[in-house]
Amino acid sequence: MRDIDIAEVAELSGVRASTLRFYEEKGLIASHGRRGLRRLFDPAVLDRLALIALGRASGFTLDEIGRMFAPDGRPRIDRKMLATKADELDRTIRRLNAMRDGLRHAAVCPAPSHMECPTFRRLLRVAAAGKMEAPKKTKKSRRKS
Amino acid sequence: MRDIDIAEVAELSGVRASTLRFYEEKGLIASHGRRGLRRLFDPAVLDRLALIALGRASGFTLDEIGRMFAPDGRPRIDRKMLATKADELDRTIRRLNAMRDGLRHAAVCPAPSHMECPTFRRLLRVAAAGKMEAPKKTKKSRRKS
DNA sequence: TCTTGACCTCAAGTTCACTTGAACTGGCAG
DNA sequence: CTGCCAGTTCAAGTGAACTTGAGGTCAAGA
Repeated sequence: MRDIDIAEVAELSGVRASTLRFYEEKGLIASHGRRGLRRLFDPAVLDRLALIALGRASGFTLDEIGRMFAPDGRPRIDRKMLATKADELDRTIRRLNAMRDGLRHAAVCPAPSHMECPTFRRLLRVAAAGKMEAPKKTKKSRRKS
Repeated sequence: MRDIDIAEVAELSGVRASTLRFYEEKGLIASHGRRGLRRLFDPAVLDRLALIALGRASGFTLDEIGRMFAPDGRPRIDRKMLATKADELDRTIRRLNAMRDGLRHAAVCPAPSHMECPTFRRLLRVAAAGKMEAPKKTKKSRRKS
């Protein structure tokens, strides 16, 4: 079993065929030939997809991820970039921690209205001051048509 | 100084005028009249904007935030929803923590290639398995034309 | 009074990461 | 041989949250 077709890649990776085609178009992955019309991929594409998932999960855009692969296809990951992104994640995490605590408090706060709760108002100030970025909504269960 | 105009709101809140108009169109805020063409806002709009910033920072969409205001305009925040969102944030935070640790490791990993580093490969598996959502890119410094 | 500049409206454009639709192709089961 | 069906292409659509552009208006300063 040298090459696997797009359906198998989709199955094994959990990435939709349409997404795989999209990634190929973007140059993030490459198919290795065809059986009829069907793309054939080297099983190593699975590592590649994992790498892409990692990049995405870490906040890189697809374009940035694309730039992380040398022209020859081998990942050429800049360690400094990783450290930078790790620091960025760290700040994000701190921010979200504050948010979570605030929400948690607001959820049980006995003040008649949130606007009358000092903790809530403090949270508000943090949110307003931070010019913070919303974490993208987690879209669960995007399978089936 | 009863009402403030859109420029002042923008200045005080850090939210662009175009965004304020957009929010008004969406029903998230309301202007209270006009001086000529210029919208006038009640200073309370600043609290409202802080509330919106908080919601966004916590991962709510603008539509969801809109639904948090009763028709009369007073915030009617569902405490259960807050708790749910807090839990969601918690999961996100855990995920990002793992990512950050992984990146941090990859940044200093002595393996000749990341693909040969067991820790990196483990991180890859986590990322691939998680079907995780990328945290939106933090766009810094979007001011000036 | 006239000019200016900030604001106005409305429609369309932007970015990101995909998904969907229409029309078509071709390997394989029957 | 014939259909089926899962694949293919290409263009266009989606959704979230805004931003931008064109063309218009008006309060205030010179």
